[in-house]
Amino acid sequence: MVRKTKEDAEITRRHLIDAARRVFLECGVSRSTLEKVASVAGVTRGAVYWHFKNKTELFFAMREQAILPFVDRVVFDAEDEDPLAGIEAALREIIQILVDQPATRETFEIISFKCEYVDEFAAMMQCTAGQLDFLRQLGEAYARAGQRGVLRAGLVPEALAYDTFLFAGGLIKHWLSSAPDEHFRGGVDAMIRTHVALRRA
Amino acid sequence: MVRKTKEDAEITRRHLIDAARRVFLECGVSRSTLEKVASVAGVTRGAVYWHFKNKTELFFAMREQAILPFVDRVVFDAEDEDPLAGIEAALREIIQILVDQPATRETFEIISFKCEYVDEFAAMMQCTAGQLDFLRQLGEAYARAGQRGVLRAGLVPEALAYDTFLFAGGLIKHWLSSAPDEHFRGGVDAMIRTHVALRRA
DNA sequence: CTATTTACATACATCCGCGTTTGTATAAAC
DNA sequence: GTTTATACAAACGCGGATGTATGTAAATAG
Repeated sequence: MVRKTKEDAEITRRHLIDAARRVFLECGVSRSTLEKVASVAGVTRGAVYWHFKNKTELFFAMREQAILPFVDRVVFDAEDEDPLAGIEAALREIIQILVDQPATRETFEIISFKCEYVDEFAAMMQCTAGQLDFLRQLGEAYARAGQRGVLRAGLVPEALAYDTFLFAGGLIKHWLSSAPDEHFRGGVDAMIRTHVALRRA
Repeated sequence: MVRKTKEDAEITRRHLIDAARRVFLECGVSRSTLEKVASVAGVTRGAVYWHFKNKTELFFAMREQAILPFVDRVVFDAEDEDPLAGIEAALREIIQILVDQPATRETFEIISFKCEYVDEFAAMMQCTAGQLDFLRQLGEAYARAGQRGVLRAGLVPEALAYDTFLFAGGLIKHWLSSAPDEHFRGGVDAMIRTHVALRRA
């Protein structure tokens, strides 16, 4: 019994991506072998090469799935009467995604720490469209905050946006690299509050 | 003529570390072969294995050299009458080190983007003693700023320190990944000023 | 019901990088 | 002036990962 139905094949494909995530996380992308991925998925390398051209394509297939939750869940409401609260909520939501979506969290950990940005992966170093969009939305939210008068005087929305952007990136990175029971994770909420409070009038 | 004098050997060792940095930066640590490193250094793999146990040891030898400039140049003056200005200066100094010490900059780029944190490299994920020290010094500087009354009211030094710590990390990372002529690099000074200004009374 | 395609498993050939070993000319020790 | 240790170069053997080629049983198309 080798040949499977179309749905079975799709399941195999997902199993392969799941297995790849596990192996990448443990061994790093470079040291991960397609043999390991296949065996974790309960198949052979033949299945891998059937569904994907090579390890690179498998990696990007895995990566794509992790981006979706963010565009869905991290949104800014332009009608919000307190844009700063919206920013604060967005920051908390980012961390929350990492909390309740282990696959996304693991993929981010791989992208952040278990992958070398050379050759085929070099392009990943630049900000993604999603990141740039997040940066832009931060700027717009800060601009609205300024108009509504909840912002401290004399602050440039763009500079604030970048500051928060870097803060968010650092937050994610340190949250990922910290142990679940570590002191850092408990303090995240307070850090987010402090960060936003600094901007309030 | 094979056997060299002790000084010659030391020169070879440095050449190897320089070559390793170049190759690591171009190929990533995993894809870097000791053959490439050796040939760039103008020697053979024999020389590499004479001076270093393996690629890992060569990597850490390279890494160690990049940490020194920071402990030397990023200092906080406890007697400073404006600790916030001291923090601002420290942040600027960090970027300045990257500007005028290409080797340090390249090593940081390798550590940030061209290296997978698994197995022997997994320990690197945690904050180094130097980083923790930087974090601590930030906290103390903010505490002094509070005592001198230059800090905004109601701010906790520790939270501020962490915010600045994440900011600095993000700043370095984005500075490294940005092109020399990119808009981002020109805006760094303003971003540092904004970041610190947010905390001023 | 037959033909063909699918979804893999299996087998094969190749190359690459690593660690080790051996060789060797010279510097340093005595 | 020997002897020994040094600082490499050159050669060896090895496993491991990759990509491809082939085999094959079942699903699907006609």
